[in-house]
Amino acid sequence: MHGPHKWRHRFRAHVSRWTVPREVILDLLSRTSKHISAKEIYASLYRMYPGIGLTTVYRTLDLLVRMGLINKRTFGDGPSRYEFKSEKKNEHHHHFLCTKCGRIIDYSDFIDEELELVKKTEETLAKKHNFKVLDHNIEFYGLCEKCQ
Amino acid sequence: MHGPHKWRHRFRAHVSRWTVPREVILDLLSRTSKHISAKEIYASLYRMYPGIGLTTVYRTLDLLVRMGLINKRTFGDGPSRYEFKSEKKNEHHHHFLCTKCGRIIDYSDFIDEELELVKKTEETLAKKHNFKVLDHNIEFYGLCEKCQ
DNA sequence: ATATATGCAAAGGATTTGCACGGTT
DNA sequence: AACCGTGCAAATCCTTTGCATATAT
Repeated sequence: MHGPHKWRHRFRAHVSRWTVPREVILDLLSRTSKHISAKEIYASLYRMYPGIGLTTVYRTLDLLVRMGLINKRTFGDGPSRYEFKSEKKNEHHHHFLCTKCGRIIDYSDFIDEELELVKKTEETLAKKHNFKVLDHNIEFYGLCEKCQ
Repeated sequence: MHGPHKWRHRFRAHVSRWTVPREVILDLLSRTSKHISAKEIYASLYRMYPGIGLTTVYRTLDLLVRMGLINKRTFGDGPSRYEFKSEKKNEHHHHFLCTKCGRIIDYSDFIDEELELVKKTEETLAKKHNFKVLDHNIEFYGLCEKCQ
């Protein structure tokens, strides 16, 4: 019972309860543009909600992934990072990672061409190996401005 | 002192010593087509070389990556996986991962188109953000034949 | 009321580090 | 001989699990 919220009904449909930690975590994610780790979420929330444990953060993230509200990603080593799924279709983007400082930059150039490539590949994989492609990921590695 | 080996000189050039664990691990990798984890390497070698510790496997893999002989990859969760870099240029490939059973399938269709896309993106990133692109990775997720 | 969610502590898995010893150059 | 590499154990980091308690429905 924490007021109406635009995601509340989705929890209901998912046979999951609408709790403070879930509301707060989802809210933070929806307002965060970058990829964020479980520990970062925990730390961000700590001042306002010191009662929310890291375990709950992990469990909530898991749930949100299963509900399809967020994406889970792993960049090289380091912890898994989570990102809110944008409702806007054209916010699709890919990543560039600096292998030296770890910086992650989103870019969305050539999305059209990428999608075309993706489509072709999907078709081929489907025919050749009988796979069902559901998602894809394209990333570039190299050195950012500062690290060259 | 373990006989001549085609990689021995590269170790010398790298100011690194040519030891039994290094030779054996590199040999195994060069004969393995799939992505293999540190623990799997350790286990494979255990019967023949029970003296080689897991720590050495990790340190050797690290060295081989720095030498540019192998690639390190992380697929979703799970341990890092390593793959010998093929000398043949046209063995470049990408991956399809089954999100249910974890199976990884290599494919090399549309490599030409992918390379073109990569090239374009590299140029744009270089101009726009002053990045130096060194590598890339494209992967698809979905369900394999058995898991659909 | 009842099933689900939470927090804490402990366990787990992957990888790294400290250190004395052993092997390569 | 000098220095680098190795193995073992212990330490770390991220994530999951067990369990008693709190909370949403």
